Amino acid sequence: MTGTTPRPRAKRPPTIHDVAAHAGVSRGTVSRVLQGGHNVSPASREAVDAAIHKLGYVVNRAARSLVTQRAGSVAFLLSETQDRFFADPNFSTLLRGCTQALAAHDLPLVLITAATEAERRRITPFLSAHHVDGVLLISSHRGNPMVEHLHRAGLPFVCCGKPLGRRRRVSYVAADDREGAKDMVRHLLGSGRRRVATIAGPQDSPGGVERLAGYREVLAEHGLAVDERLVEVGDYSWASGEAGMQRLLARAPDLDAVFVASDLMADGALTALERTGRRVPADVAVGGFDDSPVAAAAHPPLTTMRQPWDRISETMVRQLLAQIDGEGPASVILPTELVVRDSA
Amino acid sequence: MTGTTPRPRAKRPPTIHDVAAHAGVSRGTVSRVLQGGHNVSPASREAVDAAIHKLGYVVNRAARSLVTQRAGSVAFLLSETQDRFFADPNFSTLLRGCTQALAAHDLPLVLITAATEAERRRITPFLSAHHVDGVLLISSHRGNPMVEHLHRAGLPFVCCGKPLGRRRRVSYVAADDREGAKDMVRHLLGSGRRRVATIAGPQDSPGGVERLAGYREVLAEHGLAVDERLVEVGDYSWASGEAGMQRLLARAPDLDAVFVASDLMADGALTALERTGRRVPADVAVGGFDDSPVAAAAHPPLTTMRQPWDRISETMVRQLLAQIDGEGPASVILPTELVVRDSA
DNA sequence: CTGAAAGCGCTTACAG
DNA sequence: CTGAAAGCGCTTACAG
Repeated sequence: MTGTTPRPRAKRPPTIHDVAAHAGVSRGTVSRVLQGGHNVSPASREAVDAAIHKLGYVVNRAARSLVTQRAGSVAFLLSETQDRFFADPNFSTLLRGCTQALAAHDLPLVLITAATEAERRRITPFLSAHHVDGVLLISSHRGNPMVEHLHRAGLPFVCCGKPLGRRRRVSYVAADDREGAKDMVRHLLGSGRRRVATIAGPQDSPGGVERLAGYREVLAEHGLAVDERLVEVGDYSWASGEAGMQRLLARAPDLDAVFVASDLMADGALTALERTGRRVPADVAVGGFDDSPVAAAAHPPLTTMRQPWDRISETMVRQLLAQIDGEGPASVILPTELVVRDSA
Repeated sequence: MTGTTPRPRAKRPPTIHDVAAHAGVSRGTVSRVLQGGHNVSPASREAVDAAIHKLGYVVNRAARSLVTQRAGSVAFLLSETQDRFFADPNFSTLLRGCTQALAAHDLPLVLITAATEAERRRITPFLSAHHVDGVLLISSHRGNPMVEHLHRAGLPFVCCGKPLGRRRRVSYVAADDREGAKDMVRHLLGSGRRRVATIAGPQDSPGGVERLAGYREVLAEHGLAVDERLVEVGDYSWASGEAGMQRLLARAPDLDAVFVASDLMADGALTALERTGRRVPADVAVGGFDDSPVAAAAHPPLTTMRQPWDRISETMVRQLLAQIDGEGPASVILPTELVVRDSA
């Protein structure tokens, strides 16, 4: 029990050899059945299937990887401060979606975090040594060096969100941030609001930039000049939403609506609004973004733009598999959807 | 570009053979250096290290696995409805902690979800076919069949939380739910409250059972009879906290404190309290459990019991590695800590 | 301390 | 349609 002698592993699982013996065929034939059963007689196939079932045979992935030169797994790479991700309700949604989409292809998801530059450098050789066949990259912050690392390693990868400041064509899947923002601001304007403020996301992230751009576009579209006192920038955290709202209120006490670039920040904004005695939506209409779980739980429940996370996950996985099979990069933009609740 | 012909992979990474040639030694010697450098002359070791560095050599894990009969990775297995986990703020904390603890041992974490019985059955052969060396099992609901599956497969595993209704000795790591609950209820009583209600967690989960038991114990300890009208049971969700509080208020409008078995439920309770015009903590003191991110963000910020997630993660990983090395099962109970904020 | 050699469990041309 | 055989990149006794 002291652990110096490694315990003998549980009984060895059956190998292709055992299956072949049971079925009365060669190992080559068993392998062919495993590969889909082409060029195998029905009789052989049946015998092999029966033996597989009887023995409870499962392919040894290490052996397969060694000869196919494929890892048979995919990395989900968080390349950023982890706290940020793990605190973000969207993260869980995305992780779940990708896990499921990969499971459908029988591909295990390997979760890798690389928050610091040192970690990123440490992780790159691991990735490029064929330990995974491809990477789902979950940061698209401007100038994230991981994009360059992966590109140089020649490893297939697809980003979640459009990587900012990239000349190279890289694969990404993103929600239509700009159109989503425009839809929300139009909705706010449509209810008669005229002093519409915004709390944008970080300006080194695509969502931060695009949603703010959409806001400006719609105001212009309606012939309203953008009053810069109505613009705040947060970092997607609850606290930054509350603080941003506070500053907005101090500078422009007459605002009658606010478009907040994430539900978490919007929930913070709600708190700031409540503290100053504003009623939502009577005095100030609040529109969020994401339709994350906090939106429905907020008080009042948030009107928001739904990000199509299921489709984003599925599309990322599909794109990655296509790339692994040799296809070139592609970018996919998916539409968002207005979800009207009580806050606007 | 149509993807029918698999693209030739990026240039092959160097193998042990290349390193050996560069260093002017045999492959056996290179391998020995990789294994720690025992029985290798300093000169050889240096030559090999230099070659490894120069060539950017990284070991091929598939080849190593094949001969060592070790997968070199560990599964993080979510065996329950995924929505429940992904909505739980504790989940992210635990996942992050385990990822980091495993990374320190150079072990990739493979994320696997098995919500339904069909999925569980599908996953078991995968696991037992040496695709992972061990499992961190993230459900300890009473009668979760995964425990039995893993046991039969002879695969090392450790549970997060004490598995309920198990005769067998299985490894687990848990916070001291009962003592934590007792500390909180004592804190409530200590501030002069006398009608202390509780919203417990699900009674098929260890936290649900133990925290309720702790509540009862302390009341008895103080010579207070437990009034069953003061007891509600939720499912750890926000909504169940709100609903539970509502029912408590209807049955016992004179309650002056409530111990809620999770922060998420406590946040829901806060909402119900607010709606009926109760001030917190003036009219009703509220104590939560977890010290998850929602605790600090609640209004008012929640007084709660901190679960030692970092220690839990680290201990789970350490226990699992020990088991993989042949040690027997063990259970570890870690203390919780009272965090006083504004709600009680 | 070191090299030669066997072998881990698969897949895949190559003959037939 | 099928078998025999080579080989993927390692590790590990075994001699020396």
